[in-house]
Amino acid sequence: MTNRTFDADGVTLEQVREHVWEIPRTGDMRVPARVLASEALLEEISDDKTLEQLQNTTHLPGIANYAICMPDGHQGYGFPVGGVGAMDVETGCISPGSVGYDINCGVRMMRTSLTYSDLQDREEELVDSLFANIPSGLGGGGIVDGDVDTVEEILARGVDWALEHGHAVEDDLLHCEDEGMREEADPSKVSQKAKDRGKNQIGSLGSGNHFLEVQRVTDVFDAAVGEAYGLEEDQIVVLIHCGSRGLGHQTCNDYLRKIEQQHRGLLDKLPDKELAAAPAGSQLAEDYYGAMNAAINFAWVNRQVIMHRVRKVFERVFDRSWEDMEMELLYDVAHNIAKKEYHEVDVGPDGTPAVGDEVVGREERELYVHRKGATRAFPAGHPEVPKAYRDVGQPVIIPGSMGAGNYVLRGGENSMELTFGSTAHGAGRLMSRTQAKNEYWGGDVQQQLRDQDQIYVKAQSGATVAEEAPGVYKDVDEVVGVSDALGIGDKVARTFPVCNIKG
DNA sequence: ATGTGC
Repeated sequence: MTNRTFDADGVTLEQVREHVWEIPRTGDMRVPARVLASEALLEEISDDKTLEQLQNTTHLPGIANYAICMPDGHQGYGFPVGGVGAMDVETGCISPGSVGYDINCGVRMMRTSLTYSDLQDREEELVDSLFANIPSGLGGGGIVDGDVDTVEEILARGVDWALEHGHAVEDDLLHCEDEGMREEADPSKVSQKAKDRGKNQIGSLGSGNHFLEVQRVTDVFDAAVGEAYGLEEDQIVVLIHCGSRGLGHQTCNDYLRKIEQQHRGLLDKLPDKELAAAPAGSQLAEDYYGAMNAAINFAWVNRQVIMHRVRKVFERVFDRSWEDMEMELLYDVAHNIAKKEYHEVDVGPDGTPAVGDEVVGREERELYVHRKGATRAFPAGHPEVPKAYRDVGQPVIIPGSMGAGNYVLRGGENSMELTFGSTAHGAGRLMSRTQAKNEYWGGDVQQQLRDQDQIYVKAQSGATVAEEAPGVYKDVDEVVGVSDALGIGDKVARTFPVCNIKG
């Protein structure tokens, strides 16, 4: 039996098995590339430069096993959004473009004890109140009006800073990756310019695909895991999607420029200068890792401060205490990060990552796991899964479009073997922002969501609504179906929007 | 994503 193939523009993928497609090594590719997708999604993925970019990433030094594109993949800056690349910490590299401009863009979900009926006929009031109290849109203005010293502390301490300043409770830290603080953060490696941009953006959503959404749980697919996550049908939850704002953007930019200047030799060997990478062990690799971890802490504080403000908004609207409404953080996931983690990789005679004929065995290696538009999805039993969820696997939160709904998954049994413990991060764009604005008119999109689905959307800019219209996204059910079928992230629950605010 | 650019 011959395997099926898929011909895209300039590249042929071979099907390894259902939902697993491989671009074999040719030329200077260090490893093969894999796309995890149904044929329909692969068709969409092959529409833009995603596959070419994915192939390019296999040229990065020290990349292990294979470069991976998730079912929601689309083109990004150098490295595809929906991409995972794991590079050896001793012999590989770290690459800002493979983390993304929005360092620690991510999602958190907060539970409540409210049900959909508690909200009905209150939607307008709630969406207005959220919009009035949660800063959004481009530019400055956050919930906390900080100075550079505040930013320094946030960069070093993450959510611990929020706890000290009344924007968090102890329990919030226990339900966040790394308890909301990367120890390896080095605020001194974040530029003054980045800190200046961050100081008036503490607690702000930003623009683009960032949003805050009140949702109702429509389905619980796995009763036991649903119970462990505290989710049941008809329950109201709140989803917050945002990142590190101008601070992270500036940090990414700063290091891209430094790498271009200081590591020209490596850059000239790469097929795309947007993949600029600092060689493992170099001063710049260490500096970027310290700065990136600091920006990660900033983004966690950003989501934390927003979430805590949402509690206060609900208190005013429903005239009950947030504790009484059981507004507890379910989990916070980062989907634009690099992290040092240990994974089993194919190694050559010198013990470093290898492929093909050079492979002599499999060993645990420490890797910079780059997840850009990809979510960590560690399975049950993994020591890095917080205690509350260790028996069932870590929660994975997958936002769909504002008209389609969202998923909660749990890290699957096969994720460590197949994807360095990762799965998708969302529905994934189908078309560019420019194209979206030609196809849709914000006001019409808003009206339709309101009339057809009782979804209340409020935005700073109509253009943003057009850019984020449901039709510009892939089918989130299809994306999640692939994750579930591969056993990298299993379906637990589905939610549907009620109120949505955005930039 | 982004005080919407290389």
